[in-house]
Amino acid sequence: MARTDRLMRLMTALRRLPAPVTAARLAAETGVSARQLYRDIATLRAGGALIDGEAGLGYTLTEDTALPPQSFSRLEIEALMLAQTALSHLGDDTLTRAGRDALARIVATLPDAQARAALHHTHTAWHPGTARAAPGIDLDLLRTCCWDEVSVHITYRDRQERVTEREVWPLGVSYSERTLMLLGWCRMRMDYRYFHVNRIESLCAGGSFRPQRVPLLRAHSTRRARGSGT
Amino acid sequence: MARTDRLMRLMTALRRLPAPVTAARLAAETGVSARQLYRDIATLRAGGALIDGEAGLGYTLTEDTALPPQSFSRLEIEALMLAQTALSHLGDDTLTRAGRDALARIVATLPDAQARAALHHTHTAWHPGTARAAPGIDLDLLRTCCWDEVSVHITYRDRQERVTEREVWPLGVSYSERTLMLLGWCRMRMDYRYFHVNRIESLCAGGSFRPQRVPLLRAHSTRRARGSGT
DNA sequence: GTCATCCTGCCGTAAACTGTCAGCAGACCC
DNA sequence: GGGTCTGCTGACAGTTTACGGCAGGATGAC
Repeated sequence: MARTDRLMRLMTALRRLPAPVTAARLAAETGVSARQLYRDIATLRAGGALIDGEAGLGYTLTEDTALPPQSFSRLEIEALMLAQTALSHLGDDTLTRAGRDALARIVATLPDAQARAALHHTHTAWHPGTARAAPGIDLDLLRTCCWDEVSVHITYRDRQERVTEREVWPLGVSYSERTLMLLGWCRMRMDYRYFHVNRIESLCAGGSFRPQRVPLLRAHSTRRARGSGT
Repeated sequence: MARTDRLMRLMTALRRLPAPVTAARLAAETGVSARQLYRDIATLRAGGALIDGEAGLGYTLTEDTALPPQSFSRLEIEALMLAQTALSHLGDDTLTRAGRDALARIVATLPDAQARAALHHTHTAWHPGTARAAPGIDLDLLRTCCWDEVSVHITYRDRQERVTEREVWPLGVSYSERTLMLLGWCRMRMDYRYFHVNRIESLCAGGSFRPQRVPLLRAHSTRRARGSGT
């Protein structure tokens, strides 16, 4: 596994050398051609490293997401968050507090961007219930859109069986009693809406949006006392 | 980079599955042939992983206890375990698997004794429900006894209001619908019993016991296919 | 505009990876 | 001891992947 080792050395070089570093320099450092270095950079980025590359300047490693001995994927964080929410409905205060502390410690070790996202997008509410019909759409895609702050275009059939097409800024998925609910800002109604996931007939990702544009989200989710966002 | 990802999943599987794990099982888990699995194991060993392979048994991963920068208390682990169990009842397989993997990674960083206990005593079953009356006994003490494999002496009032004193080897607490249940091996009845925690009038810790002495526990918890079990 | 740099696509070669087949050795049960 | 399950290794062939070289486009600083 010379490749893995080289990627490690590349990360080390990015940390060690003063930013920005040119690709040629990094290629010489890791003993590889420039073309391959671009591929290696792409590999690291795919693995979650936040490497900023600017034309005319070079590469800058902005976050250290490489290997905290415990690194969790976004999906894993989300799973733990939701699990904790479920736990909090148990009534065992001691366990609830313990779980909350443990989770806080996990979130604390995340790189900033990830941590912020985890805090922003934990609208995965929980309501006790049992079995539930499997949704017809790609739930992973929906979750990804929540994470990436990307709007979704949905075909929705409401309770009166009227079918509409909507653009929604998704904020989170709510696991309620017998159905999954999507909480989002509906651009058609210009208001917050809950959508029954089972009533979403089709789903596709749209462009990105800024959650700051959704007025109540920040106050609701992070409870910051600041006046201006971020 | 399918290979690196597969090696990661192999590590996760080694942490998650109860030791020892056969190569065939790991091969199925990582979606690879048995021969290749042996090669992957060799790769992990070359990378420093301490994987013990015994003929006729399977593989056992002994974690490097040198670096737990994330240390969790027993209570926190238990909370996360229970939370994960609750999560698994949601029906979202992707999230469930993610939570399971994250939890396996957390457990992996624990010192050996703690990790073993965590794996053995995760009988904290979950059944959906809502509010519940607070128990009259020290729930923390009960949980501690489960962790430490210490027997408990209880004064129990059964459904016919008969009061008995029992020695119980506690295996776990089950959070069921409206009451807490203690699953344990009752030395008086020489059998597994569920005890309503609300019906336990007093509780004190006794001596230690070996869970191996409880015949069905291992078969139940590890689900071995060997002849004598189940 | 010029330059430096990031970034991507294509192609041919070499290396690495993987599955199949075969065999040996140790642990456990009867 | 025999039978069975399992870890472990070697050899071979097919496939995939990594890699370097080249060309070209895009972006920002000067």
